[in-house]
Amino acid sequence: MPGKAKAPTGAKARSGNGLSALSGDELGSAAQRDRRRRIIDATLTLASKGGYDAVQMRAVAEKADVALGTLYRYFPSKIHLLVSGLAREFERAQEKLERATIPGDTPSERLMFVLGRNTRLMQRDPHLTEAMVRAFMFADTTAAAEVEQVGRLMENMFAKAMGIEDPTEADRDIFHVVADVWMANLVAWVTRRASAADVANRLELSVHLLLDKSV
Amino acid sequence: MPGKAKAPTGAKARSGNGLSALSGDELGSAAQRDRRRRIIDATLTLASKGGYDAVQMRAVAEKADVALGTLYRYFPSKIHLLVSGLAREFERAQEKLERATIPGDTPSERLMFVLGRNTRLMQRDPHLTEAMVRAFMFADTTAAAEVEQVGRLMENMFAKAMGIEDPTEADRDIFHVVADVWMANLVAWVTRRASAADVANRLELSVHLLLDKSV
DNA sequence: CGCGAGTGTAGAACGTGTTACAGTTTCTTG
DNA sequence: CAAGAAACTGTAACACGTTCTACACTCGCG
Repeated sequence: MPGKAKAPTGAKARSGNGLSALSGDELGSAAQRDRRRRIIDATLTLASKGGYDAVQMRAVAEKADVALGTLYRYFPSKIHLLVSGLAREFERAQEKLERATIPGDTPSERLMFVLGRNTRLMQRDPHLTEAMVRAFMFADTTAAAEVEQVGRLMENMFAKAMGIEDPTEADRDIFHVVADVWMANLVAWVTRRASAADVANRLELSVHLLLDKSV
Repeated sequence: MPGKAKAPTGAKARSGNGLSALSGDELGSAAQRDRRRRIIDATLTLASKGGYDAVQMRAVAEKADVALGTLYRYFPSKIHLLVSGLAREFERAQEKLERATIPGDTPSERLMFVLGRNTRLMQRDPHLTEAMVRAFMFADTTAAAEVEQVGRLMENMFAKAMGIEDPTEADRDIFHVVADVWMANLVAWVTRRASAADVANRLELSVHLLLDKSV
């Protein structure tokens, strides 16, 4: 496993917005942010069309209108690329959620609502989901940071859904389990080992058991 | 995604052992069974030494002393190969378990024992675990059968651990969730996003919540 | 015994992720 | 604005999974 490839570090200190590194987005010049956006756009477009295999680095570079070497400077591997794409999708989904009120009488009902909604959203674009979810699961240590970012996004999403301000360690542990179950079910769905109904049932069961203990 | 590659179908009707296709093992002549064994041995040896990346098809073929084409006739892809390797490891672990009495006063305690034991077992060979677990998660539809076989092995293991003769649908659903959580935690451990202690804690928590409901 | 189908072998060839590099453009800084 | 650094570009090269081809071996059966 050879070489490196750092993210562009052109501008030293940007006109500081206080936020540290929310998603690796607010780094670099406008042109760089735009390149990054184009790259992820191209990635998601290709993924949506043909799944994991269709996301070919040369194709991404061409569609994003950057050189192959530049692509690798921004994203050191195909995995980084796709996991970052997943992160962006989750960010967007989260933004949408912020603007809506989540129905449900209990926290677990609201969590189920959010899970169901996002699951259906992803199932509407099977190829894209296949590409992102498989990359997420296949990620190696070099992409651990990106994977963890996605993990945090899921945590936040769950916390918001359940109306929890700042989760305790115990809360986070449960979120973690829910996230694991969710992702595992998406993997099973993506590989056609589970139907959409299976996924819904298993999520329902898991959330119920994990949150509505003494029933 | 081109070509095929069927498993060898040399001998027409084997001297029938009633069992249908327990693990794809009892097919073919003695020489063929031996080739298959050698191939998986080579795979696990290489995986143990250098993980997923070290399992290179040419290397496997050479170490197993078969031609590359033959390797592909037996296992149509690297993923099939590694997932089959995982299946064999689980079969062996299961056999060992059969011969020991599982300690624990409650079903959930016994399940935890089995989970913990196997987790530690796998953690003793990080490279091997990395190779098998990542392949398992990355598997595409073409390897769904192999993945499901591993799923069944886990189900059986859990059922045996808990002393359940033939699991109900509800039992299986729970096993499925436990398996998902287990694998997800192994993935996290393999990519160094979770420590061994993290894994143990999360398994404990999950099993507790999933099985010891009204506490 | 000799044929034919199925299996195995060796090795070339191809595709795609990744790296390397030489030259050009763009930024930063004094 | 000039010099140097950093970022980009285009392109070749390399590695490894996978496929293909041509030939050899084996074994059951007529």
